Amino acid sequence: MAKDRKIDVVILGLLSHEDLTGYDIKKRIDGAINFFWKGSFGSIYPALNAMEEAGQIKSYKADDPGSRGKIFYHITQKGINALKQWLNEDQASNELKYETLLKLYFGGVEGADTAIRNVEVFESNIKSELEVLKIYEKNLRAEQDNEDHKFFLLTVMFGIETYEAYLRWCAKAKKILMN
Amino acid sequence: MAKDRKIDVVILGLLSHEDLTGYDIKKRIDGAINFFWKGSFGSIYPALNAMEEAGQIKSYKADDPGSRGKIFYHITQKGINALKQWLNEDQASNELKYETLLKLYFGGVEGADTAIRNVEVFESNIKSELEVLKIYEKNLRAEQDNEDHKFFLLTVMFGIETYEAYLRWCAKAKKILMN
DNA sequence: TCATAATATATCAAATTGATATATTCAAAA
DNA sequence: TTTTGAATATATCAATTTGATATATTATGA
Repeated sequence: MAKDRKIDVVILGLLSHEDLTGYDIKKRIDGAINFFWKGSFGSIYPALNAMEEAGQIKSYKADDPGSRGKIFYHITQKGINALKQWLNEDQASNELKYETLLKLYFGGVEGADTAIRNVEVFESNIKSELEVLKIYEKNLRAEQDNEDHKFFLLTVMFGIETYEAYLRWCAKAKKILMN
Repeated sequence: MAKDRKIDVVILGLLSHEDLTGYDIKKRIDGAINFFWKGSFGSIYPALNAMEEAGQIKSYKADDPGSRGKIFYHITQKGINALKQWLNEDQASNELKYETLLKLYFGGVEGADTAIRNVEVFESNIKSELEVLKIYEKNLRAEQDNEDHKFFLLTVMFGIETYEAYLRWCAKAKKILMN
């Protein structure tokens, strides 16, 4: 068997703050949590059906006119319990796949120039993503009122700390590759 | 369609250094590249068959007695070309899933104590993995003779740089969570 | 001799991705 | 006013990957 559906806890976590549609959930995932987690419609919609079947969430149709078949989901007590249980488990997987490092590891096949190019591509992407994270950070430090503000800020701080480490490494790597 | 089989380039990269069996490939993946890439038998064996079909690798049976049905794979020119082409493409995916950050992001549901516990679990795991990386680094700095030594060292340096950033963040996070 | 760990290949259900299909609503340009 | 394109919204599919399990052989050590 494959591992448990991890998308479930993402959905439960988001629904613990507000009722959302599947499309809303996708947008939330693509927003502030995008740099440490991803999710696709192909996993979200089937999970929503399975979780409603399991009684962790409850669907309802939007009744305001002109909202087509919009389906909102609300978390149940059972869902809240499942979310809390997961939060209290020590196990956490943290699966990382850096294609950039894979290219560097096998860099000997092509040589230093190609490797430098790959480091530069990575560096350029990280620089622009770091700017986005710094804007998030600024906004979070401004609105201290939000109850969950502290938790959101911590994840953004994680991103900034690691992205800055990436950039330091890029500089070192280029230096070594240029001899 | 799902994205291209990424396991292919891992296999090609490893076979560009030496002929290996599927089992050997799994051991290599579980070794020095484990902290930035993973792979399972369930993806390796089917990929080996598909790649031989595509002419990128060539299998042969070990003929020494007592080696059971051991099947070695050798990279072909076609395989080397595919590997080089991939190395020269700017696109690189770097997919990260930090369950630890997910728990922290939704930490408001349980509160600071649980969040601190989750940070501590992460911190403890990273500390022991960092020690392993430092041993790798020490070994790599000793054997300067290996042609690919520089490329291997760069990936390990990446690991050390980021893991140390993780630990700095853990300290900050615990401080913030304790108020 | 016997047990068990390591080696070795293979397959499967479940989870996930990335793409595609379909349809509606909204905003802006023609 | 119409139309065109972007955003919204749900759903499904093939391909990839994981993690587990099945099966069998060889090596090691008690």
